[in-house]
Amino acid sequence: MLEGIERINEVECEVPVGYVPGMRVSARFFLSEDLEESLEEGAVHQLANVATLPGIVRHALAMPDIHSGYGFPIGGVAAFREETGIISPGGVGYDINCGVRLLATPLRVEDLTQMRALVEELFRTVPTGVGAESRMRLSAQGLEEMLVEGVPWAVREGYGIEADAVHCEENGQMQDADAVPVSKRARKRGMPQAGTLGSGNHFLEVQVIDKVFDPKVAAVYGLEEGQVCCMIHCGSRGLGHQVCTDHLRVLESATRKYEIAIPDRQLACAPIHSPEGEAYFGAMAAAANYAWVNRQVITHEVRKVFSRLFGIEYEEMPLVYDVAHNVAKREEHDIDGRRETLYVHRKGATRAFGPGRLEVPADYRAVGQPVIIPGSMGSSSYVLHGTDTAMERTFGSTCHGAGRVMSRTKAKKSMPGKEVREALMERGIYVRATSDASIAEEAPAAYKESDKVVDTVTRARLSLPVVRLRPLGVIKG
DNA sequence: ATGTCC
Repeated sequence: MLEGIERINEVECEVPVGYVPGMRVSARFFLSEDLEESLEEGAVHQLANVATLPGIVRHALAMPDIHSGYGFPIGGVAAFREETGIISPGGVGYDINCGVRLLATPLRVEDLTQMRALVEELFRTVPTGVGAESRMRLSAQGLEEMLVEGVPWAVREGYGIEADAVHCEENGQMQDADAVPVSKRARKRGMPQAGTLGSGNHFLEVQVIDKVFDPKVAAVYGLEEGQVCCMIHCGSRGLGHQVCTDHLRVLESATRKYEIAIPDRQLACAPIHSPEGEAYFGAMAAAANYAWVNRQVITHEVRKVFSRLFGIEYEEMPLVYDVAHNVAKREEHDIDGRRETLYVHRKGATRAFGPGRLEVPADYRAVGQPVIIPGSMGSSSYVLHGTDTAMERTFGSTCHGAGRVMSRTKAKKSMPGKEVREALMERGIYVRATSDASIAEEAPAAYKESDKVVDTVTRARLSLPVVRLRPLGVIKG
């Protein structure tokens, strides 16, 4: 383990107060010993920096997929008291409400006899890649409504069914969303992009459930071995990026105005109920709604493709659940026996609320919320369920995915995309991307093994495995 | 992640 950091147990480490000057609390991260070699000192330093921020509760936390990000580490979780705390774009990330959803199908793996045709049809239907534009015609008024209302708006407009909204975190509708602080430029970028996949690690995958860890919970989620599912991983595209850029600039001066001492200018922040803090929070919530609608519109198109190719009904592809990876939320948590309102930043981390919480949809409430962990290209994804331990230890949070260990540039240099694509083909995985270069950037070797990340959160009981999904066909930007 | 530099 890095110097100055103490291993508490086989899955958890502590960064003591004093590791960097000004820490108000210690930092803790979850990491098994076999992942230690992938730990970046810079990411730990960033985590310790987060512990210096005003109003932070308990610890600055990180999940086993921790790596360096803008200001806060990716894989980080930090909760702040409403009265004394701050809100920070660095704690959310540029891709506001990057997230992932899982659609069930009534198909069995043996029904997929023409994988190539299915993937090509999905690739033709879902706009993919940097700058991809939607066929959807959205008015300025429509965008405004979407930003405020989220998934229920999309359902009203015919892009889904009512059950879809219920199976999204926050019902696909952040209550604090405010379109006013979403700039004209952000809206202009967002207007043509609703219902587009984007690029990088974003994907649309056809998968099969190849392992069931917990049959009882799997049945509650409507999942069983051999079942074909569809996973969608994307975010708020140019609109969320622009919201982050716009408000970072405002919050950089707000940090000085409110005399908040920060060890890194990338931790720009403002008091939660300052005008600047509320403007960012409202705009961030609106961008989160945009991302949920983005995944909803893609879902609509995917259902239509499956209907055409397999003759199944729209309602036969229920949304299992939709989770956010990059968002800050107002939540109630029990702190030292008292119910407190906290602003929980999750950046590359997933909410993992346990059994009984009212935020978990009624049909899943007894077993906790589904946690969807996408694998890197060609590797398995997982569904886990939230736990009481997560509520007690991590403000109801767990990991978000595999975590990059090689830069895009390095990945492109070390392996040709064509070879990566052919190697996946030999393993029975058909990949369709805008270019072979984008396949190289996302090669399995560029990522931490998601199995080990899931193993750490399982041993720490921050979430527990329900099913594993193996990719069959992949669409990438 | 991102009209991968307004």
